[in-house]
Amino acid sequence: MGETAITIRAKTAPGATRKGVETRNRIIKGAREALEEGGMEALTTRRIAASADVKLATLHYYFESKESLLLAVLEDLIADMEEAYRQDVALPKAPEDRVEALIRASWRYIQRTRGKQIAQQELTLYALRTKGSEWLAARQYNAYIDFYGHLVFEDDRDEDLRRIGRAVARQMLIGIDGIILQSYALQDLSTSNDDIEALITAMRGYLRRLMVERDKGR
Amino acid sequence: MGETAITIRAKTAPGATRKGVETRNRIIKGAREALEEGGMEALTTRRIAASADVKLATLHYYFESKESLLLAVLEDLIADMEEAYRQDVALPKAPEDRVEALIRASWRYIQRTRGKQIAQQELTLYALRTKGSEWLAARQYNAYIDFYGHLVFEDDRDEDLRRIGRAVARQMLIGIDGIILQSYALQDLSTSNDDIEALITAMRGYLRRLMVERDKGR
DNA sequence: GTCTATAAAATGATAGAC
DNA sequence: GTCTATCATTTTATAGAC
Repeated sequence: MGETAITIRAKTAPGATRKGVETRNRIIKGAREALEEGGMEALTTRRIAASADVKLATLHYYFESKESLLLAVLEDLIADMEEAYRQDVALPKAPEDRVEALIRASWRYIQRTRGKQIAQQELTLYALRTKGSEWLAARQYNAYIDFYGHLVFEDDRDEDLRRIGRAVARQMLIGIDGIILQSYALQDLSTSNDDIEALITAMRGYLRRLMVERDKGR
Repeated sequence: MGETAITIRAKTAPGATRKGVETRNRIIKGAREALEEGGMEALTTRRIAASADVKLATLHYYFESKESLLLAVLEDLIADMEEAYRQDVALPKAPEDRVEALIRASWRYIQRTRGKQIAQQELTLYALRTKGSEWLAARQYNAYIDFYGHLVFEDDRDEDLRRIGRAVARQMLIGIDGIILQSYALQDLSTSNDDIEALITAMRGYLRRLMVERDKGR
C-alpha cells in the first residue's frame, strides 16, 4: 500500500471569524424574537431571516437546517441562564426566605414575559419531540436546577446542602412551569396569586422538612 | 317597501347526518393520533387525512381550516375529560388519602402516555398562541379543575368544601403539568419518584391547612 | 358526502454571482 | 460572508365529477 497524504483543511467554518460569530448570533436572536412574537406554528426560516435582518441564504450558510437552528436557539437560552447564574442576585440570609424571594421574583418575571415563557415551553416540547435531542431538554432543566439550587443556600459547599438545594430547586421548577401554563390559561390574577402563596408555603415546608431529616441523620 | 320573502335554508350542514358525525369524529381522532405520534411540527392536513383514512378534500369538507380542526381536537380532549368525570372512580374515604391516590394515579398515567401528554401541552400552547382562542385553554383547565376538584371530597355539596377542593385541584394540576415536562426532560425515574412523593406531602399539607382555616372561620 | 385533480401559495434549501 | 434568483417539494385549500 502506498502512502496516504492527509490534507488539513484550512477552510474557515461558518461562524469562525469575528463578523461570522456576530451574524450567527444575530440569526439566533432573530429566531428567538420571531418565536416569542408568533409562536412555533408561524416560525418559518423566512420570518426568522427577516427578523434577524439577514437574507434567507445567509441563514442557511450558518445553519444547515431549520432544525439545527432551533436547537441552537435552545442552547442559547440555556447559555443565558448559565450567564444569569454567574451574576450575584441579592437575596435574604435565611434559606426559607431566599426560596420565597426566588419564587416571588420568578412570578413577577412570568407576568411580564408571556411570549418568552410560551416560547421556552414550545422549544422544550420541540426538543422532546426531536429524536436525538432529548438531551437538550435535559440540559435545559439541569441548568435551571443548578441555577435555583445554588441560590437556596448562601453557602452550599456542604454536600448535604447542595443536595437539598437541588431537590428544592426541582420542586420550585415544577411549580413554576405548572403555573406558567395555568396562569396564562385561566387569566385570573387573584387565583394565580393564591396559587403562588400556596407554592411558597409548600416550598418553605419542603425545605424545612429536608433540613430536619438531614439533622436527624447526623 | 315591499315584502321580503325569507327562505329557510334546508341544506344540511357538514356533519349533521349520522354518517357525517361519524366521519367528523374520525377526522378528529385521526388528528389526535397523528399529533400524539409525530408532534405539532409534523402535523399536516395530509398526515391527518391519512391517519383518519379519509381523503384530503373530505377533511376540508368538515373543517374550514386546519386551525379550526386543531381547536376541535382540543375541544374533543376536553369532552373526554368531562366524560371521564361522569364515571365514578374508586377512591379512599379520607380526603387526604384521596388526594394522594389521585396524584399516584396521574403519575402512573403520565409514565405510560408520553406522546399524549406532550400532545396535550402542545395543543394548549397552540390555543394560547391563537388569537381569539385563549378561552379554549381556559375551558380545558377549568374542566380539569372541576374533575380533580370533585374527586377530593366524597361529598362536596358544602360550598366551602367545593372551594377547597378546587384550590387543591389547581395546585395538583400545577404540580402535574410541571412534572410532565420535567420527568420527560430529565429521564430520571428515581428523581421523579422523589418529586412525586414531595408533591403528595405538599398537597396533603395544603388540604389540611385549608381545612383548619375553614374550621376556625365557623 | 366523498372522491380525483389541481390550483395557489408557501416552505426549506441550493447555485452561483459578487 | 452575503446576496439574488431559483428549485423542488410540500402545504393548505378549492373545483367539480360522482
